[in-house]
Amino acid sequence: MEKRIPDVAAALLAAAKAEVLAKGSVDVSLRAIARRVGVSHQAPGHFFGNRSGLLTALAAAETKRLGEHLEKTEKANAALPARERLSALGVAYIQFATEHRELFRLAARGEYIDRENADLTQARLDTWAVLVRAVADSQSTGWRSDQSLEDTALLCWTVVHGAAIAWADGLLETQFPTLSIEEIAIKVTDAL
Amino acid sequence: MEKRIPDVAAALLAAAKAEVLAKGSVDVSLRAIARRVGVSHQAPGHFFGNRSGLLTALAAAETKRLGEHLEKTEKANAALPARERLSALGVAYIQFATEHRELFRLAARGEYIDRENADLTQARLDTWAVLVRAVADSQSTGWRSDQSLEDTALLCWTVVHGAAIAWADGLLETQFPTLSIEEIAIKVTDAL
DNA sequence: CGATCAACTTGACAGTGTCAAGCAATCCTA
DNA sequence: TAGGATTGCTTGACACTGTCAAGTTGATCG
Repeated sequence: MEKRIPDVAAALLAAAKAEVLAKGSVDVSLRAIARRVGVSHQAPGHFFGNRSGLLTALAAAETKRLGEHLEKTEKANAALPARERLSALGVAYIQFATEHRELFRLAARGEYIDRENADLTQARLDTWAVLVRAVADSQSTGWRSDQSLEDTALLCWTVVHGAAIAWADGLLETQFPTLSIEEIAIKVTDAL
Repeated sequence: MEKRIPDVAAALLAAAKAEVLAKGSVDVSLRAIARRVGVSHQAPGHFFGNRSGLLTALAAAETKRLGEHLEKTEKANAALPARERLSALGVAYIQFATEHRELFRLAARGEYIDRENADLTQARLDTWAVLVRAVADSQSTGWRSDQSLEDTALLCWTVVHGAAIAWADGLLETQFPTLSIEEIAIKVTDAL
């Protein structure tokens, strides 16, 4: 039962997540998080250096979770034709955002977090790789095969991420007050 | 030379903008803004109610500026065929984001600002209207005319906005460290 | 002339992130 | 087995923050 990572750090991370969800905003205080765990006000500082350190760790964890969610979706749809699988992947991406709105915003945004952080970068690249693989599969069946893999992946990701973050930021409500995010997800992924 | 809006309020707004640009972050303090103008620490509170009030006003102003930028682009390209004009519009949108990175993020983000604000909503709808008009023009030449105007506009906007905000949030750097935003803008707008 | 109102200021307060120092337990080394 | 270093925190202090409440000062107006 040895613990390499002290469990207080893990508890703080969990508390940070809970606090973000409870407050519905990324603007949470380290002291409130510490209070939630029942440790001193400086405990977060001790483990994560500073505010940005904690939020970056949380963002990395959520990005990783997104990547795993996408991989699971891929596996579950292994039997589907490549292009349908790709559509489902886009929907899954948007679904993740809708289920964890504030956490997705935190992970997607540059604000407050350290963009150079190695864990976060790795998590992003891993997530990205899932998409690229799916696009490659689709291209091998002829879809958009006149364009480069990178360009096509960029386009797919831009569309899907754009819809997800626009919804999370409340931008779609202004122009499409009647449309649900599920409908938008399908519209957008199909349109390609 | 009568002034309906006291010039201190305008000065505060300008100072807020300057402060965001100087700090490279939306996380600016009201007191720092007041100091910049040389008024009391509570002057921003007096005119804008609270922090969110000031930032919302700034976001609305920037959104309006974006709309005007797009309209100017449309006028400048009036001679072009509709589809080229639409592409140029997308590039102009992204260009605006790159020229005022932090301000664009502020305007695009829901964070810190009051989403219900009437000025902001109006500015967003006006900006949106420019895009819809351009898409309608393109559709009237047969482009994507099998789909509804709304759906097509949604797709265009999602792609362009997605690329802009992803760049502004530093997400593209992770996957495309070598690609400039101008190249991405062209790739993305052309891909449709 | 007196009241009202707008345009601020002043003061206070609870809360914040972070620096610096402390402290107790555990581990390494000699 | 003694003693120094390291780990895992806590405690205290500080400058700074947004916001509430209560002034103040000058113009407007009946």
